[in-house]
Amino acid sequence: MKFNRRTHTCGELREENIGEKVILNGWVDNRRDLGGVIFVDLRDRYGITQIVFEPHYNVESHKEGSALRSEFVVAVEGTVRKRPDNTENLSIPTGLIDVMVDKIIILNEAKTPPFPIQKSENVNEDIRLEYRYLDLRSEKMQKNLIMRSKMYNTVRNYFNDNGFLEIETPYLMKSTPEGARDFLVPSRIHRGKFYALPQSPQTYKQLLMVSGFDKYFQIVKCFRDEDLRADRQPEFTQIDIEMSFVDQEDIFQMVEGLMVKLYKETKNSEIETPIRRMDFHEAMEKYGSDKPDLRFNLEMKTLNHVFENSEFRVFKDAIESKGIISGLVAEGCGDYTRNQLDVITNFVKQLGAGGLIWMRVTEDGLDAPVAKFMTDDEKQGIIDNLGAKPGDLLFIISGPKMKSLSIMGFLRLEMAKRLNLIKPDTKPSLLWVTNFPLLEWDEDTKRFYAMHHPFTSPNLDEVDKLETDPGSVNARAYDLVLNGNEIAGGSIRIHNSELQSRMFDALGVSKEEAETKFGFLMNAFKYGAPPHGGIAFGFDRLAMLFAGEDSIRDVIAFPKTSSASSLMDDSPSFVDEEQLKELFIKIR
RNA sequence: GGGGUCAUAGCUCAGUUGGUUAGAGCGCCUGCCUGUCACGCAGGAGGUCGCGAGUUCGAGUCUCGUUGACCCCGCCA
Repeated sequence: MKFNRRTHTCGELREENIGEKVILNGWVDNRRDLGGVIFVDLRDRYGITQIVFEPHYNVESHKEGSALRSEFVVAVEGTVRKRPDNTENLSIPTGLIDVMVDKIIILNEAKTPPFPIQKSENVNEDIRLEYRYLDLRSEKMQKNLIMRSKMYNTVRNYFNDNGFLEIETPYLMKSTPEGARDFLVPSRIHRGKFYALPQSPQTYKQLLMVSGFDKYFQIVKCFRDEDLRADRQPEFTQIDIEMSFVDQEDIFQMVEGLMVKLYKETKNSEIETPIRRMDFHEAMEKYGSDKPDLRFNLEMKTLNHVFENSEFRVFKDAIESKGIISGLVAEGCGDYTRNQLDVITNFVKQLGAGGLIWMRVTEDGLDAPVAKFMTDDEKQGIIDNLGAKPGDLLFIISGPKMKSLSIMGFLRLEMAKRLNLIKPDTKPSLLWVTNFPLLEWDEDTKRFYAMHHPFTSPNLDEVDKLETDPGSVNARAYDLVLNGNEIAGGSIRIHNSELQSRMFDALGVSKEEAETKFGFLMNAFKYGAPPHGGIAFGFDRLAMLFAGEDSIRDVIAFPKTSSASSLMDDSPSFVDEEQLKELFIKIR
């Protein structure tokens, strides 16, 4: 087949090209056959150009034009002509011209697509995923992936300009016990042994610091075998960053510079720096989340001091067990019906709350089922502390501190939705959350786990409590939050093998286990490890937010479904017995 | 592991209290049509109502199970 290489793309031709002979290659987006004249929208990723088949202009091509169907791939030779008066299409950039077809070659025919390409976003996602290669032809997906590509470019340029090195790290590595479930890869050469795919290149980038590559970054795939969400895939992309001889401030400054550049180059908008910061503990108390959405206020208030001497059982228990009593005002919601309140109560109960106390604020005080258990002072205390006024609705949740705050945080988001507090034109809200707890107690296994990861440095003035009161130690760890989404997280690391040992002790990891699992890192730290720290971005989430999408699947070319399968190539799949045999694996 | 929403034509959906032959728009096919850009007009084809049981004289509709998609909780250092 003769191949006529294009002289222009389908988004390129303008009035100044009028009179030129051109060749276009592309897909038939739409065909409008008026009998005497045929219009075809020819599409490629650059745009759409209208090509015209007219018998007076060329009988032969007009005949061939009527055979065209949606998604045929063609090469068109023709002449650019100004569109006749009043037939311009101002909604597309090429809308002032036509290409009059001299010759058309069908490079490939196409079956009728299972769904219309142009409107694929209205099609059920399972069909889009089954025919992903068609879905990706849609304007939306092309736009998203083009934007994503631009973002890679911005990131690489930024770090390059700042003297960083991009260094690849292994995808086949050692399985580590902490953190997410590993994807395992069986070894053929080493019978019974397994590699793991990296949850992140964490240990490698720290070793690169030991090696003296003081500014490292990588755009890298990571793998976690955990359940999926709209913003979580089993394989995802990080912008991984690590720096030596730095403190938290240096990391913040470097990352803020990146965010400024990303906003400028992908959204053509400015953001304010320095980015606001908030202590983890404040974030939990005021917003019930370690990734608060600050596009709206709706602040929670701790009411423990109001009920110091309360006889109300629920509050008394909360205070005695060092729990929390947290309140929230839903402005103007005093007219919520009993039924609406039941729905909300059910909402918090499903999140694990023991119950929800609600109160209507009236001119006379508080109207609520539990009002009889409270003194007048307490009632006034609630109103004063929450700043409530008649017509408002109040919620109170009490119980174990972190759990109750977190549930109230979900209720805060729910009420924001109900009250429509996030307007489409709301400015993006960036926030550093700092000073995370170093450790997290797990009731099931009765031990501490690292909240970030086991290489995170404790605050230096709190190191002494590592043995006496480990739960109270905070970390030099930080997250970057955008509109209530965690988009990056990092920490200053431990660079001293002695402190690392104490950390493993606090985690209840034995000397032997630490040696087996992380010996290589601990050893490396004995040979002159510089102080270092870093951060990693969830690149897919960032792209999702920049694209204004609700799911990272819309910024990933070939994503998995929420049950971690690929509908297009039907993975995962069974493999031949021979393959298993070679790997010494037997399915139980 | 748990909770929720959904599944009817190629696509998006409607389908009453369980009742005759399951509909619409778009798409597709055929014909007509020289300025359309959601072209228009006329005609036509197209259905295992996700799958499997059950209740019933009768099930797209009710019950149970199951599969799949999506959202959330747990989980995600």
